[in-house]
Amino acid sequence: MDGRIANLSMKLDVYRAMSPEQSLADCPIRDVIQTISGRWSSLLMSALAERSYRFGELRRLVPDISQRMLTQTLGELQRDGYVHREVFPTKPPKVEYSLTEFGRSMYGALEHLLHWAEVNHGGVRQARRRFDEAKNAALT
Amino acid sequence: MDGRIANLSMKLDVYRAMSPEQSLADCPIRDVIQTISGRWSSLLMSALAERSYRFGELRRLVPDISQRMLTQTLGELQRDGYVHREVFPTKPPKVEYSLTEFGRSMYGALEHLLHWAEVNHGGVRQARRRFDEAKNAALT
DNA sequence: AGTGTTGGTCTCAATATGAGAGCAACAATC
DNA sequence: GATTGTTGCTCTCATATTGAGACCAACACT
Repeated sequence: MDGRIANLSMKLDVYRAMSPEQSLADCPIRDVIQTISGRWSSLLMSALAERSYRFGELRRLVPDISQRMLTQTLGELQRDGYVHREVFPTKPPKVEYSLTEFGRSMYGALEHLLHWAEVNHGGVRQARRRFDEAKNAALT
Repeated sequence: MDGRIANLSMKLDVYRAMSPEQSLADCPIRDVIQTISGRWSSLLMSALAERSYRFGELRRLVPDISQRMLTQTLGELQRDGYVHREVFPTKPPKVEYSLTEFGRSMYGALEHLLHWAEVNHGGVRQARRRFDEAKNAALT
């Protein structure tokens, strides 16, 4: 990976969008990023990018998510327009979740970050080890 | 923006990396993403991508972050190798934070998502409005 | 009748975050 | 020389947010 930033015209301007010289507190990007950066959001987006899933399937696919957070996160992703929820009134009920076109568009951008994480998790682990060792050494 | 996914060979495989057919609970990508997707991480990365900042400068730049979370988030970003922290032993002390090359590399991937958010925050707001209206209508 | 499956919600404990005070060591001001 | 201000933190305590698990209705299967 190279360390260059693709488009230098962005940078912090990205976060300042629409409110030049103003505080970053009410920045619209933060509002959008907040949902995406939820603890389970990228994982569920990643799953749904592969194919549609039922509620219970997602639950089994992500073993350590609580049912409560699965419901809630899917609800947020649906509200922001990334996920489509379709109820089939069978008994027992069947609810299918899938990505919308908008969601696929967003995933196209998120994917870069996930891919970077996949390639570089070794580097992160190494950095953590170094940091923790330096900290312990300082305590001597 | 088009809705296509750039590289179909990834998808969920990204999250399954290193543990095929296994649960997603101990996926290394989740470990890496967790820090990046912290509430303040992308905002601080975005600021530091522009230039180096001192602690107090970041505090003023992001008015609604608590000092506690600023310290903590910068510490996590440093531990994962994205941020360099340099202390100048002046009185009063001066601490400068900057991106490492590794951090710039990560920001190169994160940037796509931030840019998407900038371009599409209108769409998200619209989706939310529609969702909330449909919900209210259902309560009639 | 009993057991299991479905997608939820509700309650309550654990955890994470925010608001604000306190702190040591000086510099500048009055 | 006493006050005031600055720095980058850390500590405490109130408030969100999240997790663990019970409970639910409506059926199918044994």
